[in-house]
Amino acid sequence: MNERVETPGNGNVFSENCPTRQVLDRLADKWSMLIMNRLRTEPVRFNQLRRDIEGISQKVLSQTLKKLERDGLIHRQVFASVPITVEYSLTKLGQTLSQTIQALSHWAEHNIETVLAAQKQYDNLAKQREARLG
Amino acid sequence: MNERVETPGNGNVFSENCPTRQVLDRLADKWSMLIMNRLRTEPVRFNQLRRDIEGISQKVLSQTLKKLERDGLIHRQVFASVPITVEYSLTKLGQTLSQTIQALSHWAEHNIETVLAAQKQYDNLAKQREARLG
DNA sequence: CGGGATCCTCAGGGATACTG
DNA sequence: CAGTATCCCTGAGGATCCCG
Repeated sequence: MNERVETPGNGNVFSENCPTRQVLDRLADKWSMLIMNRLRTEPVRFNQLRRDIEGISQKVLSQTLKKLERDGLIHRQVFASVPITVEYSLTKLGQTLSQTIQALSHWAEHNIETVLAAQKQYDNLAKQREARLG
Repeated sequence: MNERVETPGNGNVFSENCPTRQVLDRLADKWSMLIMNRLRTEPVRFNQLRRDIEGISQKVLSQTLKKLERDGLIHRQVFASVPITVEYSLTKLGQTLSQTIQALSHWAEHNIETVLAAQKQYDNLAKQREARLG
């Protein structure tokens, strides 16, 4: 465990190589969290994922899965059936992460309306200001 | 374009307009969560943020802050000092979100070593396989 | 100090075709 | 079914200059 140096009362600084940055750099893309979230309850096969994660392309799905597997977050199991079958599931490590991702998902469900309302209000105010300036 | 009809029922499907997707689309970039996290403990000024969030450009910081403000997650307060001072802080809504982001940050700190180890192992296995075929 | 406006790049990611 | 291989393009984001 390497203790991070945090300036006492002053909030932490986000140096390029702090753990949060490293993890966020891998998770903060369009799809990783969605995939993790989809795998949370059960193993899922490739094309099932492709169908469930609406809008993802086959290439990006493949890439992202490989990345997540490399990070030790998901497990890839091949069944020598005909035709071949591949199941993706969360590892123990991935399960712990999926907890916090699920929290984010819950936050989203509970607060999306508030966010959308805030956007509308912001846009209205912006429009008014615009009109005033001509 | 391709209007997918969502199959009702089994499991949760991630349609393009589900709340999780909408929120993730706004948060899942390189900087939003880091900024939210930096603002968690105290209001911070523009250039202070720029210095603390290592590597972010002025333009992107500005863009991201505006986006977060539009979403009702952060508040922008201007002080008519000379020269001008601007403080960014979390709104109530932003505070609730920052909780779960902090959870992600904690996960990162606790598990980054495991992730890095998994990567090494994955790369080694890949290299071995490559050698066997080469 | 806190940005806005421009220009430019480079990689994320879409579309399509092919394979074991 | 579960991917790989290419081609291509858009847009996130960096660099730079400017301004109240």
